[in-house]
Amino acid sequence: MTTPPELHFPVRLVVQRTGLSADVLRAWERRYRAVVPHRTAGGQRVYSAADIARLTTLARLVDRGHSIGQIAGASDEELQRIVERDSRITAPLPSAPSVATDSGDSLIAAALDATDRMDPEALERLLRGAALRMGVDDMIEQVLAPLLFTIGSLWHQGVLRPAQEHVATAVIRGTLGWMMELATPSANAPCIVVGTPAGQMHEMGAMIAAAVIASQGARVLYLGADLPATEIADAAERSRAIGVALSVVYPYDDPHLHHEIAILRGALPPRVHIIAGGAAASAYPDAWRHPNTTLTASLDQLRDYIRGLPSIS
Amino acid sequence: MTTPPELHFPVRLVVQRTGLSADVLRAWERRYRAVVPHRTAGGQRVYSAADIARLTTLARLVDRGHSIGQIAGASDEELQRIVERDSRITAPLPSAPSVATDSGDSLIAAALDATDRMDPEALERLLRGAALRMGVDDMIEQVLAPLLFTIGSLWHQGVLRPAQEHVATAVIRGTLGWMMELATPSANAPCIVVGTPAGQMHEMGAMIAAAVIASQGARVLYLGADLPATEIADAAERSRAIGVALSVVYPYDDPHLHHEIAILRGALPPRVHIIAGGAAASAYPDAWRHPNTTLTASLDQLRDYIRGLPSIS
DNA sequence: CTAACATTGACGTAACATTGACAAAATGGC
DNA sequence: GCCATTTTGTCAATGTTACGTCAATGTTAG
Repeated sequence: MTTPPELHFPVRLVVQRTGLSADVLRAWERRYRAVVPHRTAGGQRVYSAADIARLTTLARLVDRGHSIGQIAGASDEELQRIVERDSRITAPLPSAPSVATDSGDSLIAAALDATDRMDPEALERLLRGAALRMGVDDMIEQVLAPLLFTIGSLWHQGVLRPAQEHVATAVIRGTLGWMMELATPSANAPCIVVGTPAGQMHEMGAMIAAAVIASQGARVLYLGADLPATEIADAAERSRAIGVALSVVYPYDDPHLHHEIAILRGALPPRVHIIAGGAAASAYPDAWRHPNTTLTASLDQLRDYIRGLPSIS
Repeated sequence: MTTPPELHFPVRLVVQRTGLSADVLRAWERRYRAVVPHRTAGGQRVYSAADIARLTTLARLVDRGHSIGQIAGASDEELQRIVERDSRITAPLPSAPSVATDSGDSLIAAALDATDRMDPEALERLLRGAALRMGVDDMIEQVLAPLLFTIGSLWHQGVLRPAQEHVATAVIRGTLGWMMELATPSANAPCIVVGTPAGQMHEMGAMIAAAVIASQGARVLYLGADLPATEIADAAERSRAIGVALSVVYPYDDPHLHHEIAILRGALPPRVHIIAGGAAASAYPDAWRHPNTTLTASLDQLRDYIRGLPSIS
């Protein structure tokens, strides 16, 4: 690419971005020369963009079970080959083993505080930092989902003002989009359509599902909320999707939903999976009684289901 | 690029525009020659608009974790590249930039094609590339706004399927958020609240306004759609905003809107500006007949108005 | 004359580097 | 399955660097 030295990144940025601790960074350099950053006149490390890319790849591979000693010496091309070789269904993002102590509650409290102060920047920093530190999956499960729930109930109780709820929602929506970008869709990854069926106006559940699915390495075609079955089916066909994920949050008693799902099931090829989830999904047990149609009761189940899909045929 | 050509800015203006202290300004100049302003006959510093732009960029990067010593020497283009590359996570996959279309109509055509093919990645690449190449302002005006309009009318005509419109909307929304991040200023830039009043459900106009305003260097508190006047006022107070920008797109005849605006005007301090815009805003001429309340008929006008605001007082 | 600005030199602190060591986990031979 | 060995993340102690801030003193602008 470019030979002119575009070296710019201090350690703290590399830490923030790779999810690796500064100690690990130095250890990998000292013991395996995984990367050899330049130094300032004073001796401080200055990483290049290529260094960060390499470290990110290494971190992901280590996360997936490779040992750093084995892969640290590999060339960039070799690394790329390794990544592609064992990414039939890809594994999650770089993530340090999330420390149980700092997880969850304190972060949620801080997020609620930022929401209360109407400080979108702080909230965004918090959420993105958490995602990088504990991994997208854990972050969604332990922070984002409970946070959304809490915001929702505080809003119903009138403790949170509508404007605060709006700001928080906008930030969370942006963060979810960012997390979907984070996931690198491998070249020929399977595609999954995500959205909510007609009548379902709540979008957040679908966005969360999209992020979870993307973090598993699948390509996601995100449709948003409130689409008729024929539209969803058409989108799935055009994108040659192998699955359709539907979020059903509210209401619990839409008489049309069964019909919508039946139409969708009929319009889709039998091989295309339908995966339902969301708070209200279990209120429609009959809707999911079709071949190749599944109700997932938790994000964990959703993730497992996605992992179990045959990659490509 | 429409910057006032050769204006001279004294230190105190630079301080409040960049959020950097005078000490830092001088230190950066002395130690790294980050900028080298002209001097008056007596030796006092006189900064150019370009100097301020450069300092703002540097401040933003430092705010994000870069070391001033490493980036202070970079050329303007190099800085821009860092900002750009910095915004997306450094992913290992290079992915060729491919389509190098010229500005304007061909871009819109390509975007519509991507929408038709339901290829969100391509659409996103197109839009972001355009923003980087032609600048956020021009891109919004020449590509995004007409594109949204076209998509809207194609959708009404039934040429575009709802699913396609949804996908395009999701991508455009994400791109607008990304552009706002690109521009996010640091520190104590003036804050402007953006949203739509109660009854106005269309969010896109507000997002466009938010991006335009952010690209002028203001901080934006984005509230989203459909908020009562009291909420907007409260948000403005908490964030100590100097202005409130409202998008009014549809409907053209909401009897409550006048009242809402009157309430908002009454609840806000007189010094806080109200700036209205959007396709339907001119349908409510009386609503904007208040002191310090303005109707802008185009994005250009909006931009000019924002530029004319007193930074901080 | 006063407030704002310039210059020089210095200081304090948070972030970073280095070395050495330790313990948990993985590995491997039996 | 058990024990020896290697691997690897983390930490503590100690020294260094980067950089924002400040004080003292002189100068300019209005």
